[in-house]
Amino acid sequence: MSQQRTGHEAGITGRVGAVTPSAVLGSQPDFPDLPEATVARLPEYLRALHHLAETGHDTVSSEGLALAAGVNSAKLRKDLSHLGSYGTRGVGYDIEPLVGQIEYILGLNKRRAVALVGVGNLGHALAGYAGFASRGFRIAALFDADLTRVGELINGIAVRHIGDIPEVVKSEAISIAVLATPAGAAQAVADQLVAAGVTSILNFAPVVLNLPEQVDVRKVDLAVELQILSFHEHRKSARGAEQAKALARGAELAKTVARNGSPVAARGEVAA
Amino acid sequence: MSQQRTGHEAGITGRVGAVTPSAVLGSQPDFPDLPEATVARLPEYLRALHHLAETGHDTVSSEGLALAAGVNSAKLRKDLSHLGSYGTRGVGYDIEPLVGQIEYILGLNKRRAVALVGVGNLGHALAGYAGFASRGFRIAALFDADLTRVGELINGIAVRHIGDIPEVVKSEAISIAVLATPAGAAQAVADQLVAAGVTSILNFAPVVLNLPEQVDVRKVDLAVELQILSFHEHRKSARGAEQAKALARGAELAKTVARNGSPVAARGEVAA
DNA sequence: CGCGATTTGTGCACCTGTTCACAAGCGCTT
DNA sequence: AAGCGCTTGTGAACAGGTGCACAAATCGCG
Repeated sequence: MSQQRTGHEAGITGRVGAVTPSAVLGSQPDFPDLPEATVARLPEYLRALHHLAETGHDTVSSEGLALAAGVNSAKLRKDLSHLGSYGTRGVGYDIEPLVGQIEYILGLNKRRAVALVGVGNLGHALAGYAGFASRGFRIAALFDADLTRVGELINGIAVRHIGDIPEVVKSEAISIAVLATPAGAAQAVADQLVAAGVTSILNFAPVVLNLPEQVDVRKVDLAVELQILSFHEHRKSARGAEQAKALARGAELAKTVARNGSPVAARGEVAA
Repeated sequence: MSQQRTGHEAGITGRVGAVTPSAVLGSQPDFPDLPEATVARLPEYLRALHHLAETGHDTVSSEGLALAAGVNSAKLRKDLSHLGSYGTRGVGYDIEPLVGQIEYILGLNKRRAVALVGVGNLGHALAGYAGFASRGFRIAALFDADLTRVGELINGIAVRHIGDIPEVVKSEAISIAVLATPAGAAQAVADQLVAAGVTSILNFAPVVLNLPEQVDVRKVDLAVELQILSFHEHRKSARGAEQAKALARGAELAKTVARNGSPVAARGEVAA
C-alpha cells in the first residue's frame, strides 16, 4: 500500500494498437505502440511535470519525477523511453520538451470538446469541475432528459434536451462524452451518443455498457472504489485480530482478544 | 475496446496480504489471499448479482454473470474459485449465497462509516451521491476548511470544521475517508485524517499523497480518465489517416474501401 | 583533456494475471 | 441405472508488466 493505486493500471490485454492494421505497415515514428499501462500513467507524469515547471524547475531526474508521480524510477524511465528519448544521461529530463511530447501523444495539443449527459447530482458537479478545463478539455454541451432542467445554465452553458444530441454532437464535432445519468438510462443514452458519432465514453453510471467494438469506454464507479477500500479494511482488521490471537496464543492475555472476536457471524443485511 | 476498462485492474504488486504477518501463520480458511485483480472485480460481480436477483433470477451461469459484469467467463470462474466454490456443475451459481460470500469478503456485512472532506463542487455532489448509501456505506461526517460552509446541512448532515476531525473520527469510529479538497490542501488534510485513525483514503485531489505504508490510498482523477480517452481518440484519428493513406497507396477502389476498412484491418481492432 | 560522479536506457529474470481447453461433476431424461 | 448435455473448476501455456542491475553516455571540475 501507500504505493498508490491509480485506478487503472494494465492487466487488460495487449499493447495499444498492436493488432491494428498499422502493425502491418510498421508503426509510425511519431506514434509508437505504447503499452496500455504506460498510457495510463502518462497523465500523471504530465501533471507532475506541470507542477515542477510551475515551481521553477526546468529539469528533473527520473528519480525526482518518479517520486512526484508516485511510481518507481525504473518504471518511469522505461515508460519515457517508449516515447523516444528526452533525457540526458548524467542530467535528467528537460521538462519543457517532455511536456510537449506527452501532450502530443495524449492528443492534448488541441483542446477537445466533450459532451456531458445527465446534470443530476454528480453531473452538475462534473460540469463545474475546473480540472477538465485546465487539463485540455472543454465542456461543449450539456444534456439531460428532464425537461424541467433544460435551459438551465451551468457554468455558462445551457442544458439541452437529449433529443438534441445528434445535432449538437455533429455541429460541435464532439467525439468524447461523459455519462452521468442514472443507471437505467445509461445504455440508451450511450447508444444515442454513439449513433451521433461519439467514439469515447467516460461512464459514471453503474452499468456495463454494451457498445460496438470501436468505441472506447472507461468506467468510473465511485462505490466500487470504496468497496475495494472496504475489502482492505476488512482484511486489516481480520489480520489484526489474527495477529492478536497469535500473540495471545503464545501468552496469557486472552482478555484483549475477547473484544474483537472474529466477525465470522452475520452476513446478508447491507445493500438495499 | 468495448472490453470495458474498469478503472483499476491489477498490475500493482502481489497478492493481497501475501506479505502480511499472517503469511507466516498460514492464511485463514475464511480469508483467502485474493489476487488484487480479483478484488477489484468483485464489486462489479456483486452489482451484477444484485441486479440479477432483482430481476427474478436465483441462479446464473458463469457465462451469464460474466456478460453482465463485462468480463469473460473463464476469468469470472477463476475469480470465484478463489472464494471457495459456490457453483454447481451443469447448473451455475446460486445467487444468494454468492452475494453473501462476496459481501462478506468485501467487508460489507457491516455498514461502514465514511468521512468526506471538502464539500466544494465535487465534494458536495459526492455527499449527496445515493450510490454510496445503497452500496454499503454511510457518510458519517462532512468536513471543510471554509468556516462559511461549516454548519451547512447537506443531505441532513452538518458540515463541520476540519479541526474537528480527530474528535469525530474517533467518536464515529471512521476508518475510511473520501478526500475532495483542492490539490493544495490534500496532503495536510490526509495527514490529519491518518493521525486521527483513518486507514483508507479515496483521493479525488490531483496530487500524489505521501502517507505511511499501512494506509491504503486509491486515487480517482477525473481529468486523467479523459486524457486516457483522448489518447485513444488521437490514436484512432492518426490510424485513420494512416489507413486512408495506405489504402490509397494500394488500390483503385479507394472509395468503397475507405468506408469499412479492410477485413484484415477489422480483425481484433485495437487493444482489448 | 581526462576522470569521476551522475543518471539514463535497457537486457533479463521474475511474477502476476489472462486465456485456453478439457476433465470432473451434476442433473435430467429415458 | 445408465447415458447425455451442460457447466464448473483448474492445469498449463501465454502475455504483459515490473524491477533489478549494469553498461553507456554526459557533465563538471580540476
